[in-house]
Amino acid sequence: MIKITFPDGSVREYNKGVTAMQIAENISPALARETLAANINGETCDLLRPIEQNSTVQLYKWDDAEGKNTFWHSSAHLLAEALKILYPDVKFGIGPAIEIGFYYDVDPGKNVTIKDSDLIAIEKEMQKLASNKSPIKRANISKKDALDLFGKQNETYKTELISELSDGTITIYTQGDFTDLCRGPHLPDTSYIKAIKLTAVAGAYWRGDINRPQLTRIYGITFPKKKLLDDYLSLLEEAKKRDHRKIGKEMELFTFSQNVGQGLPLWLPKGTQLRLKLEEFLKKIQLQYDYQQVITPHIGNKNLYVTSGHYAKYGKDSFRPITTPEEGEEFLLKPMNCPHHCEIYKAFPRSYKELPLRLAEFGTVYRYEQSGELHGLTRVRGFTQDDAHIFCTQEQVKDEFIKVMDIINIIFKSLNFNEFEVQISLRDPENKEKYIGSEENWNAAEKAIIEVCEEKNIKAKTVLGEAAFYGPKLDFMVKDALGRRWQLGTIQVDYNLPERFELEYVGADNRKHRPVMIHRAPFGSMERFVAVLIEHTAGKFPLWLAPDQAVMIPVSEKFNDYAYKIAKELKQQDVRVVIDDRNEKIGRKIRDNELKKIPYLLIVGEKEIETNQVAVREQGKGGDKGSMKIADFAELLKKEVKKQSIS
RNA sequence: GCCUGUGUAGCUCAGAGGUAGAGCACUUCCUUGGUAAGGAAGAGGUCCCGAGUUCAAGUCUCGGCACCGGCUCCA
Repeated sequence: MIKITFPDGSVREYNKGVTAMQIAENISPALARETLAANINGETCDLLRPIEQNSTVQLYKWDDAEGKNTFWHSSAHLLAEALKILYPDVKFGIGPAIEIGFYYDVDPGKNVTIKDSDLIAIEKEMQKLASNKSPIKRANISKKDALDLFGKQNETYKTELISELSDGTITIYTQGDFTDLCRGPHLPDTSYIKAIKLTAVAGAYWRGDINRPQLTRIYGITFPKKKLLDDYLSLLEEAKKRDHRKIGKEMELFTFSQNVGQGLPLWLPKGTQLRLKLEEFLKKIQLQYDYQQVITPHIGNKNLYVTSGHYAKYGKDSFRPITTPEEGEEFLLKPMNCPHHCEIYKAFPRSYKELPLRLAEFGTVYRYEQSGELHGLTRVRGFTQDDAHIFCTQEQVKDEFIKVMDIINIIFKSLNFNEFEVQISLRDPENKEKYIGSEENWNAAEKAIIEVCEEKNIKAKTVLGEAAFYGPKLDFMVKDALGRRWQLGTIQVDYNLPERFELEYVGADNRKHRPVMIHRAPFGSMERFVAVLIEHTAGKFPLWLAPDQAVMIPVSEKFNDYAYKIAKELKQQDVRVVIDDRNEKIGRKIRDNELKKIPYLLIVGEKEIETNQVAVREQGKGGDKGSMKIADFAELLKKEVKKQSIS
């Protein structure tokens, strides 16, 4: 007999060799039906793995991440099994579970392509195979046998993977006639998979390497119940309605034009209104934190970027230099603001008494992003960073860093961005040649960031290889409607550009010292921030940001004049109001999504004219605030705005 | 840049080698006082661009551009 300890601390005895499946059955048949995988002594395992000694066991169901992960991993195998039947020459890459669903990378064979339209047939085959209830069996196998097995099937991608594994650690899983190299764990059999949806095909480079063959990646998602799939699909539909590209068009916030160029957004009046409000908001905060605004030109001499190192790093893949009538003279559209700000620093001899020197600019920059990377407002070729560079002494770094984090906190809080992730982006230790600057500088910078995060008790994920080429970063990531992560705020500690630009200050010791530079952008870029803001609010902006704060509806034509008179008064009181005077179509325009996103609805009719008032409703909240004087309404808005925008 | 897919009215989309379609929106008229009301009439198109095949191309072929979903990239 062996002792099995459960997460709640209870202990039960079982025969040696018992499986997690049997344990679940022993507890309750209902539990056994729902259990998908198990944690045995800290390792996630198949339910059918025999347990030979005293162990701690936790059972995973659909609601556990590990349960879903196992479920989707087995689904990827099911997809592979189906592909093998439908495309006999198929070769397999890898097929993992992902955050939502799974994919499999495959090489469908010479002159064969798998298209969107083929997915339904593959789904059907998967359905059929799932209902076969094939057991999914695990086996240990020697490296030699594994190479033989997959070599015989000409699975060149698999043999490449195997050759990198060490002997004795290799396991394979078999279901029906299909065997795959895999660490597991997996479901006991295929019948658990009840609802299947293949969502997309895409190209993906083998092992993420652009120089290697491009495989076909098939994405899918599966569920243990049909209803869960339906729920998921309707959730997706809802998410699509929040797409900032769709709302941006509906609300007339921004647009693109082929004539202007790919990835170059045109801000429409209402979008500009919104953006300017955000900029004012940040400027106000920055004023409190002793920032100084500066303005620099949109181009800079090529030499500026040779000095900064940007030219060597990105010159080839940028917008081409601008030439002038002067022989050999070249300018670049500015891809970042730091070099310009370095030159401002250098304009005068600096004393330690001036530090920290905080230079801020809403700086518009241009980067030639690959065409396939462009995405609405989140990834564009011309955008405005809410940039600032802080020049300070080594001793001030931590303090300044914390102050920047405070600013980001204020912003995220004011806008209800509660679900963000913090990421420490460091060098890739394998590829140090990708970065400029000395080992000591990098170590100092990385240490500073890590220490601040520890001190401020911030749960940050450390990611290697995500640093900027001149320094490590602390990035604030937020998800969009479809769960894609976007970097918004960023703070970067930089010891390198000050060196390249030979920045100096005179210390209290009357000697020259090198300042440290902190790059920071709390919004990241106005474009991306507005995009994510749109998706978070679904276009229902807080009152202080809303391009239109109130829509006024005269109930019939004879009240139009009154409405316009009142609107004029309201505008004088800084209330952004639009009039919908198509009286006879009253209920019609109100239905428009665009109008529904305006926070307040004002109605004027006979009663209001008599009393010189407006009837006020709060949209979406069903709140009828009754009639009030115009001045009172303006006052109410002002109070609300103040409440919402803190600072 | 690479791999699917898409491009038709302001919007959402159907259609298809021989006269260009629907719903919503828009204009006019009738009906209608308060968070998606009904009726009648009307206006609105370079079917993304270019070339080719054809008696005939919006439809087929090729090339380009843009957009979508991914990959790679992201100072």
